Amino acid sequence: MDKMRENKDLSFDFDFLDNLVVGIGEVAQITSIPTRQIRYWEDKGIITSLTEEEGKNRRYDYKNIKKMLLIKELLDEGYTLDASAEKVKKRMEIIEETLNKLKKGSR
Amino acid sequence: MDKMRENKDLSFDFDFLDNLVVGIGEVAQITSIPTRQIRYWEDKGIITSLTEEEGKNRRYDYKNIKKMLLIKELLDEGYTLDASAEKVKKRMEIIEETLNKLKKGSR
DNA sequence: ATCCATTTTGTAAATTATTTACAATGATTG
DNA sequence: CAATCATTGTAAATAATTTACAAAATGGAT
Repeated sequence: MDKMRENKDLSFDFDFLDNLVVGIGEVAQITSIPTRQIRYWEDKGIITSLTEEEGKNRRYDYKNIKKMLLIKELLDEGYTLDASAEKVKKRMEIIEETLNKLKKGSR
Repeated sequence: MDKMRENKDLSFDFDFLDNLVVGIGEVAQITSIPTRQIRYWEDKGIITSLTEEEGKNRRYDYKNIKKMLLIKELLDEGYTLDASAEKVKKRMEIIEETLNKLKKGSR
């Protein structure tokens, strides 16, 4: 197995991140943000989940998990929730751009 | 926001993958492998989950999800389950090596 | 075809985890 | 202190998972 294969497998595993969905419990585990807080942020419209129907369990994609992590950082720095959310918007745009570039590059 | 930041954020988001844990339902959704089949593979010892205690829900890390995807490919190619598992071992070693390299590189 | 091991799939009962909604508790600022 | 913001608590209902036992497919060997 050579560098080419290794590269294909891992070097930015975009395909993987693109298909990723994670439940709220695991997001809490990953981010150390309590489920209760995640739901609150979602109620406020700061993040969005991929819930198929009312009552079904929430699913979060890479983008939103990333967003939570960034917001958490800013909160720790002392920003308010709204200010953090606003600040994160710009970085999210860049992240999305990058993801789209990689998406195109991978086919 | 510049290329440096973009790079830091995304270009192989190793930190993210390193902390990732996913429940069996979402793994099924991601990989298109039925939960029942995932449990069977685990019973056989082909994959492993990070279950804290008996009875608690299974959690899978990036490595094992990756493994399932590789095994699934080989099954589709006609290999038996055991043969697939054996064949995947080698590629998993490479993946782990790469992850370890990135781990060291990221600190 | 039959046997045999492998692999997948089904299901029920018990358990774990999540949802929703209502509310209470801190924290911060004017 | 009042008022808004942000977090946290909780109970009842629902969704999802676990475990264990079992039944089908599948495929190869004799």
